[in-house]
Amino acid sequence: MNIAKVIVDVQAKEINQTFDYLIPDRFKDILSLGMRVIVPFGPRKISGFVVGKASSSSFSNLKEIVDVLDLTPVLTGELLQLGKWVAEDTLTLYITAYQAMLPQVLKSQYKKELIRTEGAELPPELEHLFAGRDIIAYEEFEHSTIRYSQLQKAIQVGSISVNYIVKSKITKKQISMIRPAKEEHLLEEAYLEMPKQANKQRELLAYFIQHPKEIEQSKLLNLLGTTRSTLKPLLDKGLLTAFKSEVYRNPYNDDAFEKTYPLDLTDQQKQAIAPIKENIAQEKHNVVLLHGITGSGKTEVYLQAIQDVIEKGKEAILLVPEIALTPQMVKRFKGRFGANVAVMHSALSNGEKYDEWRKIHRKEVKVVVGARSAIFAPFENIGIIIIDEEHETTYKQEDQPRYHARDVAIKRGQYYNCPVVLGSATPTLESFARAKKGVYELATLDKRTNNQDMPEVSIVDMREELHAGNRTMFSRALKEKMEQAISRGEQIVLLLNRRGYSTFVMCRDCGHVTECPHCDIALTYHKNSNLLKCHYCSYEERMPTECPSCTSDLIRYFGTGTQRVEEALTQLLPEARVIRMDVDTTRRKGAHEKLLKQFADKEADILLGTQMIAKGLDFENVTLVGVLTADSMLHLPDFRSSEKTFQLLTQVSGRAGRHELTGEVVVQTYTPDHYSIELASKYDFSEFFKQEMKMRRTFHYPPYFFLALITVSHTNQVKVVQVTQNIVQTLLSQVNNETVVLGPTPSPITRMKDRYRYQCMIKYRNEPQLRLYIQQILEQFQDEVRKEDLLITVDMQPYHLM
DNA sequence: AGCACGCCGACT
DNA sequence: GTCGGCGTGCTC
Repeated sequence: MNIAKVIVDVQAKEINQTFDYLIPDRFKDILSLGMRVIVPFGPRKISGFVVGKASSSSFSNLKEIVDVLDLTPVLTGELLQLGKWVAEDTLTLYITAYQAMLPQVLKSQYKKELIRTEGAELPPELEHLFAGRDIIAYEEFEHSTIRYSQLQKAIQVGSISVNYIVKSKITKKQISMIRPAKEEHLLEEAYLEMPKQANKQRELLAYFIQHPKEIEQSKLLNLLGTTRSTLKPLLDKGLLTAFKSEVYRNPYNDDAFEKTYPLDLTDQQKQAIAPIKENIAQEKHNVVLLHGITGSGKTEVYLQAIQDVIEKGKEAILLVPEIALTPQMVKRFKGRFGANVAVMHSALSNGEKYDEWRKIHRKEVKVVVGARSAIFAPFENIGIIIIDEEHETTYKQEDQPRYHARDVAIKRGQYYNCPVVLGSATPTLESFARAKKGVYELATLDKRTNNQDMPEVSIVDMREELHAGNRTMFSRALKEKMEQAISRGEQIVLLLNRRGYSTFVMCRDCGHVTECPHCDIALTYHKNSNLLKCHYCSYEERMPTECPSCTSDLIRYFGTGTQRVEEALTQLLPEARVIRMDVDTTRRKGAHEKLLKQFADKEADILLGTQMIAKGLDFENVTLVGVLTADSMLHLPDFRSSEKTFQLLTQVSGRAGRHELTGEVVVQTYTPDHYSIELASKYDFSEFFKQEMKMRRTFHYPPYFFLALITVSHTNQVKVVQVTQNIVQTLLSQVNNETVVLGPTPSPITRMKDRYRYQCMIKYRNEPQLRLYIQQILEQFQDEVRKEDLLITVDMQPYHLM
């Protein structure tokens, strides 16, 4: 077994295969599958993953592995297998799938350097560039004005050579530590001999006489209220020593979490947890759909199931939509399982993510709570995988590899013979349909743990408001209820469902709308900078003072951004204190938590925000929830828009009246009769399921049909249409007659960054060879992809049809 | 993808 | 001659 099969770090279709390399003797004992290596590849050196070993190769004159980057494999055997499956299932490159399973910092970076041969004569320009050094970065040459042929010649005659290096950007955080350098009695001696005026130094010494242990420098200085200048002389005298110690960055201070203990389960919760516990006990894979209304205590079920798994010595993965949104969830998990929990989410720095990953890799934790990518946690003895808020679209990755965490979870669950729990108050139609068919097991929680009813929802028809002369964005009913709530000292959550609407600029005289010159989309007005920005490319321009088309000065911005709602709100209820939560106010790290804490501490009456406030928040004093524009999503070109509207309304309604106080919800809409709005107001999931399934069946959408979306883009519109047409034709000739192939259809945003985008949609039920057909199509256009900058992307089971 | 090599037209 | 642009083919 002296040959390694390596997936190399080259993102190209032609390279999407293993390459064989000799394992030199010095690595023979240490090299195992799943390690990263550096290998020569053509003239350069690149990194790769060892995915197999063999004792012979069909290639003669193999090259040797140059270096091994890991002491222990970063990918387990199971993860290697899983990555291969992910790549094939989502039609991505193997290397892309493997890299997606690891923290960013383990991705290699490449550099070139130029080395001058000792004693070699260089032409004056190059001599000047080297300026006496033996090695320079290649970029230095690139940034100079020296011609490439000059360098080429020098390389040819051998006076300069090129070195290709692979850099790993691992950064381990180091902190300064201080410890006593002498025995206690010597310290005491020094203490007595200390000059009179050296009070601070004496204090420091006294500390170490009492605590003869190492301590973090920053902690020490903080404790004694002094600075490095006091420490310095003691170090110089050799009484203390400083040294560096590697630490994990701990984004959550474990001590800060109040310990929580298992709560008594309600009868319903006991019933719901029973099948999960049984699967755990019998080490059986099964998918359990936990359909529990908001406030029904799903989290406690998760916690106790995980407790079971830990007691069996196994590990647990809990996925949450985006953990930064639910600090309350982290708090609960850290409170229950303490330092046994690793937390992974996008708000962590790369270094922090790496540290959390290493805790899992080194088996220092048993539980990981994280966003989508945490599904790849390198555990080797998984006992349960839980996906909370199963319906959330963030579980589908929107760039390559376009995997769905739910599918990966089930794959891993099968491997480890452990249950996968999907929890939601509003399951996806896909999951609920499977549960009804008996593919998944269904557990239901339809009572809230506090025995409160779900809050009353009233629907307000905004058309009638308009007819009654109310032109504001707040209906009379909502205004009145807000005033009442504030006068009672209760709090309000206002949801602005902004997707679909944004603040665009329109001329009132001629109707001209300012659009992005590179994309087919209206520019969005940003008030604080007075700029018009495109949300799809980086284009921006100043807000015009007159219409570019008819020079009228009646140019106004339309739509309802959170900023405008906030302004209108302060006009309507000047005494109300408002916290606004949107992308702008939460961009800074920790801003999210801070705003929520302010609200929890009752420093504001109203929390105004976009989608991000609909999920997982739990404030005892909130009794009124207002949805300003419930139907703004309904008109998007997306077959899931009704489902998403239903989910959002249900989720946000669940924010009210979670504790002692009863809550109520006001939903403002222009389409009060739409079934998703009407049924959400009655919390009638099963009727919604029935109606929506009917739609899906009629229009051949999931869960009745699977989808695949092929998007073609190029700067030349004719070319895009031609290629898409060609793809449609090719597929039509191959698929069976039940399969629907649509296209060429312009994408909802037909032009983006000056590229036209057309798509082909495939709706199929049973098409085992479909991935193969698409692979062949991709190969067929490979030349044009490379040479003419044609772009073809494939999304199996797409969530966004953009 | 990224690189080398080689061909060819253009220019000091 | 020499420079640089581009097309081609290879990577264990």
